[in-house]
Amino acid sequence: MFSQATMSQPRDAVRHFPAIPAQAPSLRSLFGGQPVETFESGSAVFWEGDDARHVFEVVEGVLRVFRIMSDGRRVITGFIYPGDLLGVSLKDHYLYTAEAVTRTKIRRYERGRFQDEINRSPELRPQLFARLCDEMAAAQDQMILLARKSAEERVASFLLVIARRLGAVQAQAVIEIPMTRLDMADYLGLTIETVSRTMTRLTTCGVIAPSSRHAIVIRKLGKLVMLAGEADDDDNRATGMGSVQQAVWPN
Amino acid sequence: MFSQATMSQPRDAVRHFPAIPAQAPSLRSLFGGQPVETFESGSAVFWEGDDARHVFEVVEGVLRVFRIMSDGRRVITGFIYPGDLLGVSLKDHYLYTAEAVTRTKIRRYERGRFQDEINRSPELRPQLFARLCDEMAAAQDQMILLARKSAEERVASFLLVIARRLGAVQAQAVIEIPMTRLDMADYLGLTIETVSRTMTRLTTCGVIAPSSRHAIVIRKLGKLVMLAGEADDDDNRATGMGSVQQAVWPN
DNA sequence: GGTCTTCGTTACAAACCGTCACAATATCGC
DNA sequence: GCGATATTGTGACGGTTTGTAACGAAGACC
Repeated sequence: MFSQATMSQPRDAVRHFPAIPAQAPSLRSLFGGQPVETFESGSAVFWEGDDARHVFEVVEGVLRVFRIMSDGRRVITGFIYPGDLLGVSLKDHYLYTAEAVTRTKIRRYERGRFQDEINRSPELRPQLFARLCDEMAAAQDQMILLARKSAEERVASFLLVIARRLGAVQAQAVIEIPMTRLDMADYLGLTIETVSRTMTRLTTCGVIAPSSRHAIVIRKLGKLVMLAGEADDDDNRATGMGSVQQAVWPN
Repeated sequence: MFSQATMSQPRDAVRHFPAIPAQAPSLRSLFGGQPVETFESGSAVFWEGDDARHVFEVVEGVLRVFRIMSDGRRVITGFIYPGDLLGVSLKDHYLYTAEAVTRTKIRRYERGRFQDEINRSPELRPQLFARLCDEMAAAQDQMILLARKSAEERVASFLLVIARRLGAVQAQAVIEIPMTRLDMADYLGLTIETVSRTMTRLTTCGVIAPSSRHAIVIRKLGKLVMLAGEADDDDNRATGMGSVQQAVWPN
């Protein structure tokens, strides 16, 4: 819960307050003093059902957050990128598993202390709320994707979100896709074959071009935005970032 | 955002602190002083894109919260029941439309004042966090439903969630379904015909029995839980309620 | 360098759900 | 009460996605 800022715009709260000196409290500085831990690709930071003892900040690498249905079906609810928080939950057990997609470096903070800090600090609270807000917005976007978008729209949307996440929304930029096709499928509610076929079709149409196994180039950004559906909305967000209020929950 | 406690368990935060006297601050008492407004069935409380000026508490009735894709496809992201909050967002514009399914009574609170109250009150903050947490959990359940569940599993899950929402999870209870088949379809990522056919099939199997157009009786609860998939999880939650920490974000 | 394993691609048949059509029923207004 | 309208139910058909399988490519390991 409140784990991933599930691939919204890069919205590091700090950048909204450029005038504030560096020593102002921020979520980033909160974790700054903690030691960095490394997780190898494929290893879990925690499992669904574990006691929720810590909150994490991702320093480097990418994680997948997922749940497994009783019959084995896996649903990835989000991917976590550097700067995102993980495990910010009010539940006493994690509701999902978090697993490293690539080699990942994180800092952890004991949950009780984290809550104390948030409670004490009028600067940190709005930052945390903004994170949760972005995460909720991302969850809604995902619901729209899963409820009504076609396979092609889903893949196109995914590539766009990834590109924005990397700050590389202009055409011809190389987009790293660290996750496997199976990860993408379980995130997009498709099968691995459908993902593969759709990527191939996008390549055939000249919209994207494979760069390596885990990277592509966006050749026709406009067309990709069109194929993603939700054209207006995505188009706006392609340029700038979201519209998080800055003076909200002030102080 | 943070609008709906999208049909989780009935989790009025007050009930977790039975020892605390009635005058303790609570989200409910916060809205208590506000006048009640009535919205007729089909009318909108606010529209996607409106300036987000108010936060609402639903007193009576049911609302649907939805977004419309550029080509007209509608996705309902949640239904709002009495006791739920609506419009608790950090964005300066509402990201979705909220519309009355039935005649609905609400209280509204000016956004800035609401934020001030939350910020000032160490009692209210954990309550609001708990709501957001439940909403996020509901969003994840919905992602699982949309990503991997079959039509039958979706309808069965929906009926169960509705039943829990009404506190009527035992068999033979009459479950009111105020929304139309189209609402259900747009919430479950299906078409109206599929919803209709699936309801008919559940009736034929003796799992449910129609009571009226907008109400059913659950005849075989166990079988309905099985058909909903996610058997373990749902089974647990069928009995009790969630596991929101009580002493979290204390004070 | 060679072998093994994992991952990705492609083809074909099958299933599920959506689309279209129309009938039946409920709801609302007069 | 009665008709008009909206909502719901049911069928036949078709399309998109899935499932199964085989093949090819990339990386791991010795």
